[in-house]
Amino acid sequence: MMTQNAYDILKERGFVAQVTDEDAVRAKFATEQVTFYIGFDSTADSLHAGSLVTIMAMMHLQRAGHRPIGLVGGGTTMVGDPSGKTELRQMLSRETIERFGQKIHAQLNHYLHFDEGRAIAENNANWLLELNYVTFLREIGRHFSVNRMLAAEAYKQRLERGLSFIEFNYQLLQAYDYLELYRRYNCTLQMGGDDQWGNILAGVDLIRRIEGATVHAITYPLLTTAGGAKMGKTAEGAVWLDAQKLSPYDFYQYWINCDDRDVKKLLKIFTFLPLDEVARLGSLQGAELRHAKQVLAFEATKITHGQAAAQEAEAGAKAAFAGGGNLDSMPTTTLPAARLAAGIGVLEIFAEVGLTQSRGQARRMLQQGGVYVNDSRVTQVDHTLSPADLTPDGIILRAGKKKVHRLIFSN
RNA sequence: GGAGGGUUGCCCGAGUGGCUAAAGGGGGCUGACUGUAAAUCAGCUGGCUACGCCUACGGCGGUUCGAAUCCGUCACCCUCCA
Repeated sequence: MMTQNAYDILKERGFVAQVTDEDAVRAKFATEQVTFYIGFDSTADSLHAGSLVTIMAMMHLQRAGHRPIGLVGGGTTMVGDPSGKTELRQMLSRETIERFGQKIHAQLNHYLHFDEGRAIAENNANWLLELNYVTFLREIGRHFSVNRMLAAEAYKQRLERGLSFIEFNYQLLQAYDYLELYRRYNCTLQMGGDDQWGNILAGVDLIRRIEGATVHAITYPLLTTAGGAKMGKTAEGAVWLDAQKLSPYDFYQYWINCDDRDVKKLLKIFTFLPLDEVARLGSLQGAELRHAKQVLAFEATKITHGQAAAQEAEAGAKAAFAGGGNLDSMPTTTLPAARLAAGIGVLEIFAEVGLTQSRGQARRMLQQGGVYVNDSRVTQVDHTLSPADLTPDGIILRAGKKKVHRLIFSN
């Protein structure tokens, strides 16, 4: 079987926004094992769906035999990247950054094989935190043109609203990272989101000036939904990859609720399905597309949370929306039977299990007709659940059309 | 260091002594229509032991019967000057 060039895999699947030199990159992948790096900010204790694009790209390249470096930004996060941002990010303490970094490395371990030197975990705190300022300025800083930096699109907003010197230095640090990884591991490719293009190129230039070597860069497009919102964000917050922060059930729901117009793009990027299969699924029309979304949600959940969790999330979704399926997979709360005997206020229980954020919200929703118990609409604010509501499957609560929760009762 | 401007609800943004839980927009939620989609239309969008109470307009303190609105002070941000 012919092995496809790794670059073409990325390109076909929609991972490439910009690249330094397409032919050179393709040739490199064809002739050698390429060591490449992607940096992750340590700004939270989990990665989210946005970082998943990057991770998928890394997985593709590792499968093709190349060597990824998962670089955690323990040093750069101390500074904060202003690229494409409107405001200074909140400063995090060194301890917090350190803790986040460990979590992120642990998460990457989920997706990449670090055994037998097939991947490298690094943290730029290892070299950035001990830098000597004046030495750094003389050796690295002199290669940077402030004129050119100021002209960069990434800073445009910040030049209008204010940009502090600390953030202005970010690009130098990221460029230095690339140099350092080039020296330590012969890393010759950096990938990142398209907003990182300027920072990445700064590194490419730096290596050319100092080492006289040509290294490369690929950026992936910043995904937005067809509706124009950033991918990986919901009103409730980020779509976390950590099951503790976002359950596999909700993770699955995120994907299945995507816009019709995005299905094909998402299948290419967030699953490993062969492209002809993607094409087939993506060409489905109307309600048929739901099948494609099920595949998308299942595959994406499988990659992040594993086969078992994906099956469970799918079964739960079927139970909640299609009838049948497995009720045990629905979000469930167990309560003592005595409480049911005493009567449970419907507003109270909705808020308690998290279907609504407060009783006030539950009340509003009920008044608007969005509160259901066992699939029948509740219209009385003072309605209480009693043993009469108990079915063999417990009691099914539903808030609006999409959120369900099951109550079961013990002795 | 000097002068001026600013900090309002999830976000943007009105409001400059009581009628303000705070206009308008965005976002979100619910309902109708549907396919757990989009678009459209309608309603809702601080909390609670709910015809009342509590919390809220950067922090703290003050003036006043009464303040998001006035005064003082602290913090942060922006603009111009150095």
